[in-house]
Amino acid sequence: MLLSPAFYKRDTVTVAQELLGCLLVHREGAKTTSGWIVEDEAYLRGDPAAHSFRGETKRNSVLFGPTGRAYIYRIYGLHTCVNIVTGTEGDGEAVLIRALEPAQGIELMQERRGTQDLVSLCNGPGKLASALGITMDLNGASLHSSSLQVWSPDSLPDHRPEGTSGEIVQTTRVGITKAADLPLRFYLNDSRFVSRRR
DNA sequence: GTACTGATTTTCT
DNA sequence: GAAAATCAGTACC
Repeated sequence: MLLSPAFYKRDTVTVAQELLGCLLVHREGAKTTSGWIVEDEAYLRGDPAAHSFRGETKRNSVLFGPTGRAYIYRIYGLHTCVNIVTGTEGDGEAVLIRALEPAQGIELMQERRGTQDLVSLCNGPGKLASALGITMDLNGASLHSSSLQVWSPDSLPDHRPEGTSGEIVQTTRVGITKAADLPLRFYLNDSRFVSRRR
């Protein structure tokens, strides 16, 4: 089932940990693509690495709006990254989705990504956005009333994510220079679909 | 396997 | 003008 608005209105680190194992779904008419979240990162208030750190701008305004919405941005001029606004509204906190285990619509994802290899389909923030067809027009979309949704871990009885231990590894975030030592990245240790280990 | 590079938009100095 | 929450391709070990 769909995660409730209340799910996102909690401590961002808790939400980041609990999002692991949930299903990120993009519905486009009859086509659906989705994947289990296996890796994510928390960006907090007062965190120099967060886009919200220097206050509200045109690009990051969604971060300062209601929780449970998608904050989408373009990075390095060409890749798209997907975040979920969490915590207390106005704090500018979010969870960056970094990797998925492909679940539904795998053929379409392979076509979009130009590869057959399941592991490299969604093992990075830009890759998963491309695979699910997530574009900038979804910036600000509510996860409760748009084509982009997150479902609880028991949502697909006929398809389960790999691994059984559910062991979560907590380590440093990827690709940042500020606050690079904070352990705010989380991933499922059982998963082969994580973008990088340690 | 690791190391380096170019692509290219948006923001802020 | 530089830097940025990245990726794919190339070179080399």
